[in-house]
Amino acid sequence: MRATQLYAPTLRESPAEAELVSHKLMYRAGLIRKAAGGLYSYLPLGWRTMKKIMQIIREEMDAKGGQELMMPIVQPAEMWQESGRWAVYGDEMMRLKDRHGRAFALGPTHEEMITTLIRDEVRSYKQLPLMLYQIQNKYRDEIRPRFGLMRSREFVMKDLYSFDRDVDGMNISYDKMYDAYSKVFTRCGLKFRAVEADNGAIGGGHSHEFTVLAPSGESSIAYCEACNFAASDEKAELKLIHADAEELLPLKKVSTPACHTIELVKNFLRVPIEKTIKAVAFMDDAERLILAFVRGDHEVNEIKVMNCVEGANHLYMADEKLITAAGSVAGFMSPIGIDKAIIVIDQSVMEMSNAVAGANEIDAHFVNVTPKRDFDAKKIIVADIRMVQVGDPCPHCGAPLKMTRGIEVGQVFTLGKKYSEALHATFLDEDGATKTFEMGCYGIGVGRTMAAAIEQNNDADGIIWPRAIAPFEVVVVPVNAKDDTQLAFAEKIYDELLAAGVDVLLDDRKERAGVKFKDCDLIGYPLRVTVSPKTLAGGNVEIKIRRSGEFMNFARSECVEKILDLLKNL
RNA sequence: CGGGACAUGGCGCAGUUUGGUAGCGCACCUGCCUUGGGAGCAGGUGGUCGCAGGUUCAAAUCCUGUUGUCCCGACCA
Repeated sequence: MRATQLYAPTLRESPAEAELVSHKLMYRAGLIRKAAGGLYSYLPLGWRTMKKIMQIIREEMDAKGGQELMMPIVQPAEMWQESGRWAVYGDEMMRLKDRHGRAFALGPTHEEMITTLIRDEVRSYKQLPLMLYQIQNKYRDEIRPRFGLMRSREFVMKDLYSFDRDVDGMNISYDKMYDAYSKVFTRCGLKFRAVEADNGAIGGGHSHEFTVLAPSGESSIAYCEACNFAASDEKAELKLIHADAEELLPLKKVSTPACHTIELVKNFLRVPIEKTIKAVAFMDDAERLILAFVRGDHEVNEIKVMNCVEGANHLYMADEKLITAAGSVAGFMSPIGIDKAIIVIDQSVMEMSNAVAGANEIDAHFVNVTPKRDFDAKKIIVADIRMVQVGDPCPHCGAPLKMTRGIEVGQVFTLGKKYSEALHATFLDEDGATKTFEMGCYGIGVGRTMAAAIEQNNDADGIIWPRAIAPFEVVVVPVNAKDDTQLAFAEKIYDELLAAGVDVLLDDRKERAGVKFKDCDLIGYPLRVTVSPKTLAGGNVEIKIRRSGEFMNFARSECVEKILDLLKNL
């Protein structure tokens, strides 16, 4: 490819709306352009990288027995109604009607589609296991699209679905995918961690998120350096630490005027924050009030709360009215003496004694609260419902946990029979019995992977592509393309590199050297080959390694070989 | 949807307070010149100032409405 024919509009400045380095650089380097909020065009350079990532994914999926297919983006409402998700998915699903008024959705994911496809075609255990995947646009009408490709409304995703006879088979498929994902992200040159994750709305059994480590990431993960435990902050389980017994004092109501936050209460009553119990009020779709109680210095984990309340699919912050109706007061909520609510107590709260909690009336708190004595244990749910914090003991080995931020680029799930049951997808097993498929699903955000790669590989001058996903591996730059000797020399090297199988760009633009160098650094080609009067005179070429900034000179005769060598380590 | 900000040429911005009919840098086009780190000179193209309505002799500027965008919270690849 020649730069004079390449559509790669680079910018000196980034649009004011771009916040993240990766977003700015993708814009400036001419990889993407925005069409509307959360909707982007991939320009040739960006698409080259996307295609390279997709190719790596294909190779790794195929290596595990995956088969690529392609399903429709436009999906009929019926299959979503059948699985029950037409109602559950909510506003995030882009819906449309055809000319006859029939309802459709733009696929946010394809469990329904693939399951209905399979149930009609796969009848025998002999056809199993099956792993089918596609790489395709997905549509999610995000509440807040942001950070460029990190969270967009239309995005390219690889989604693979596995179908197995039984749970053992499903777990084998899961392990294969886990391994394939590790290989994909390693090949893309990313530093990542596979972390235990919550299954979220998709439901099912166990799950891992593949998280690229980056301070700008939206997800937070907890990990242990002593063992190999790592989990998303939503998922991370907490070990229960038993407290030492103390002498129990009698429960007493005290006046706490205007102390509606934990901070005010603790200062007013002069108690350490660990001796307070705070409440967070949620409601679900059925408008049931759910009160979650944790220690004052802890944070409530909404997902954990949701998971332990039967029938709750979504949680919202509770209406003040709902709290009043249940006989309590926001700011002074208490598990003592309230029955019109679902009470969820963090396990660590049950270990407390002589603590401070609300009194369900304005300007009053209880002191000397001892949950085991004062709470009616039959009416409450006790569970691990708090957010992990730095220093909490590792659930596996007990060592203090550390936390870091990351970008979730892929996730693997076991679904079990969730969809196959709902959609009646069955097969005949060896023993002649009708059985329901055990499924798994596995997604990779391709654009997000590209963005994450930039987030992890950049400097003040621009992107530093890992070789495997660089839009071009090498750029050949004649310093002055108007000089025929230089251009001819550069073209020769370009041809030889092409012949050697290198993905190479010839920057034959008649721009000044500075302009071309700036563009090279901005776009981030791993290697630059410079041809100039200086190098011509010496009969050699100059190589610049983008990542290290190192310059080196090689004799013309050996330069192709040297470039091939250098590329191996980039 | 709640809170905050913004909307002026492809990009970045000034002008709005105090109405007088749009400007700067970059990019783009032409010519000269220059060619190892976003050069210089000269000339040029492009915007009815998000949209709609109102006030006024006159609106980018004031008023009302509306749409879009970005940032902070609930979603997820």
